[in-house]
Amino acid sequence: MAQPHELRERGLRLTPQRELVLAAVRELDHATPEEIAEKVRQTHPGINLSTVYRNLETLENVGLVQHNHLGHGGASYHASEEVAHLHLVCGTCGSVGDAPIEAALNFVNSLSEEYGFRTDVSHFAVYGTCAVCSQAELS
Amino acid sequence: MAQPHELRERGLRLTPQRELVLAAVRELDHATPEEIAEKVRQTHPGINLSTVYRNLETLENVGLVQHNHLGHGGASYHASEEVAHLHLVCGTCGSVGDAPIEAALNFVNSLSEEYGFRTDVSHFAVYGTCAVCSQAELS
DNA sequence: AGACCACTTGCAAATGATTCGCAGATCTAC
DNA sequence: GTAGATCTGCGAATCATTTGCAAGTGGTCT
Repeated sequence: MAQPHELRERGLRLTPQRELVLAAVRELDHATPEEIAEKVRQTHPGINLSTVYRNLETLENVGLVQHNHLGHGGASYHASEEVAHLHLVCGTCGSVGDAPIEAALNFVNSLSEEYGFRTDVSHFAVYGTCAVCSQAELS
Repeated sequence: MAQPHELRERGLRLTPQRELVLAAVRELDHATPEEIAEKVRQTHPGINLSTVYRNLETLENVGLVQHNHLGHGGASYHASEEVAHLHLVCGTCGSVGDAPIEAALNFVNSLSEEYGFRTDVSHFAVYGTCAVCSQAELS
C-alpha cells in the first residue's frame, strides 16, 4: 500500500468527519468550534457539533491542531503547521491583529531567565487597544 | 452628613450586598465570581449569585474593580487599587505566578512603536510552563 | 469477500457558567 | 414619611461544552 495517511500515522482512524474537521481548521485559521462546524456543514450538513468538539480534542492530542484564547470567551483553533505568531486583540473593537513571535523574544527570554518560566506567547492573546481605536479615543 | 462614600460618589446606591462584594474582591484578589459569592456568603448567606455578577459588572463600570483572564475558562476579578502585575499561568500544573509589569516594558513599548498597539499586559494571562514543571519534564 | 471489535458518530440530555425578566424590597431625595 | 428609581432574589433562559448510549464504520485478520 502507498503512503500512510497523516491521521493513520498517529493512530487515528480515518473518518470523513475527522478529515473534514482538520481541513476546516487548516483553511479557516483562528476559528471557534462553532465556525468550524459551520464550515464543515457547508459540504456535509449532517455533521454533529459534538463530533467537531471531539475531533478537535483528538486532533489536539496528536498535535495536529492547537487552540488558543483570543476573545473573552471560548477557544479558537488553528493548525500546528501554521507559523506561530502573536495575537493582538483589541478590547475596544474586537479586532485580532498579528505580530511575529520575535517581537516578544526579549520578553520571553527575560521571563525565562528571571523566573524560569517558559512562555508560550501564542497561546493567549495579547490584550490592549489597537492603533485605530487608540486614535479614535483622542478625539 | 459626613464623608461621602466611595460608592455613592460614583452614583451608585449603597447597599449591603454591594459593599460586601467590593470588600470580598479586595480581600480575595484574583477571585472568580463563584469564589466571591462564597466569600460573601460566609457572613451573609442570603446573597444571590446573580447579584454578585451584577455588582461585579457595576463596580467594573465605575472603575472600582477590573477583571482579567487567567485560566482557560472564566474571568477573575481584582480591585483597581491593587498594583498591576503580570500573571504567569502554568499550563501544566495550573499555578498562577506574579511578575512585575516592568518585565514586559520593552515588549509593550515595541508593540506600541511598531504596531501602534497599546497593550494591557495584566488583562490576559501570560501562558507557559512554570519552573517547577519545566524541571519535572526533563526527568 | 466476510466477520469481528474497538473506535466513532449522532442524538439527546446533562452540565456549568453567566444572563435575563420580573415582582417585591430598599435606598435617596424631597 | 412618601414617591420613584434602583437593587435584590428567584427562577427560568441562554450559551458553550461535555457526556451517555445505541447504532454505524474502519481496519485487521482470515
